[in-house]
Amino acid sequence: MILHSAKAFANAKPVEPAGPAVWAHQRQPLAFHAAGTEIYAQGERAEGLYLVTFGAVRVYRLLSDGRRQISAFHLPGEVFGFEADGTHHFFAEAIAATGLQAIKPTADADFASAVLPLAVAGLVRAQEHLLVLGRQSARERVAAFLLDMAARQGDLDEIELPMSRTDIGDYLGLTIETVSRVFSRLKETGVIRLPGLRSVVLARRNILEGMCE
Amino acid sequence: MILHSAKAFANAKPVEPAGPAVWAHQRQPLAFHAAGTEIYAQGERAEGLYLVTFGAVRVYRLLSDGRRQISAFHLPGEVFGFEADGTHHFFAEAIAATGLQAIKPTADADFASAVLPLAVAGLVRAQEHLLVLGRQSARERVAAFLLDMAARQGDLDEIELPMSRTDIGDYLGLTIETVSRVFSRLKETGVIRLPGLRSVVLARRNILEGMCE
DNA sequence: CGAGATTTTGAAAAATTTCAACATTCGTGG
DNA sequence: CCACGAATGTTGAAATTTTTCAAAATCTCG
Repeated sequence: MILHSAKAFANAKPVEPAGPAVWAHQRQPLAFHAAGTEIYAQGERAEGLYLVTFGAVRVYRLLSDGRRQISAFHLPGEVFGFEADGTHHFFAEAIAATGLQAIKPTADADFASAVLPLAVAGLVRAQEHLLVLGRQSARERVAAFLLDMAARQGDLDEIELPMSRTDIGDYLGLTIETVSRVFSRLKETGVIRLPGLRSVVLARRNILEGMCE
Repeated sequence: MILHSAKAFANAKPVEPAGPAVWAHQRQPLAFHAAGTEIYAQGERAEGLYLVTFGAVRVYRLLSDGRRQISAFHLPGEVFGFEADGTHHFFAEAIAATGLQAIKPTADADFASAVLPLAVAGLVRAQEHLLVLGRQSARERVAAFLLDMAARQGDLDEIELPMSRTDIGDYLGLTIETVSRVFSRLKETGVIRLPGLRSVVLARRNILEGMCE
């Protein structure tokens, strides 16, 4: 597994972020994180931002009894690590073998101009996810999740889920069993197909879309 | 009612934002919004940011069948209105008679430096609220809400809720009935007192705190 | 192939919502 | 200033959704 991951790392082509090219001079060397390893922990001093070049990241928070809420997944091309007070308020872990480029903040006002749109996009995304968690049923949550993942993977009808059912549950505010049942029901009704555990075909995308208006 | 509101407006002392004084030259005249009136709507062109000087604001999203999720309340001193793509993704309304100062964005990099911390703080707040909606029980949600409102009102033990039970429900992802029942139970058990419908005394704050670790 | 981990499925339990009725509060106008 | 009516809030009981607990099935990887 380590071998496999290292190979993926060697072959990776760094992804360019969507934003302006102002990043270039702030890039650090590519860092590799094996699946399941911590990128930062809540309470740690924040060092800056991270650009995902390959793999996937989960950002989450814990309650003292172990309940976990994943606030976001980050896929290649996305930037995460925004934190207030210079302190991390969340945990971040690699879900799969993951490549990250650290982006050091500078006092530079250009830096703020470059990252503000990213921070705002993250804010809008988080607030939209509040609607899912606060007001949608289990089925609607899963539908919204699948469509979101598809949109972030080029809007193809076949998508790969880098995360486990447990991760999906902790992102959608559901138990793993409920997630599994919804997947099964969607499969039974022909809305999706499941060629593999982590592979989903959106066979009838319009029905999924109708589920989360 | 209009008269009363206008009076409040005339007497209001604009609140200074927590951030740097870079705002000063970007301030617009104070705008008044009567209770229940729209500040902006989803889909509208975003004009800039708003500083609340008095009153309170709710920012929310709707599903097509009318379900509503309030993603944030904004109290005096707070700034809201961050939007991606130059378009509003949410609705904003005055909850009570409210004073707002518009803050026009400038291409100015100083502007980005000034608002980035505010956007990041909003992002952290939204992601923390995801934990509440995704993983906490009704009682825990209400406890977290009361403590948050207290923290934002100077951490006194008596707080004023500018919003209705319906708004609280739509913020916490609960029905109004569930919110009401939790309030009643907290009152019965002596954790809070309710001198008025919109006034809450946190009689045993440590118990509330214990509810949302 | 086989052991451990992950996922699926079922049935009972728990939490929240829904529906309905009643109580209280607020603002207006007499 | 009080009374009335509408809006808001509270309470109860049944219905629904999701969770919990338990067990079986499937997948992964060495």
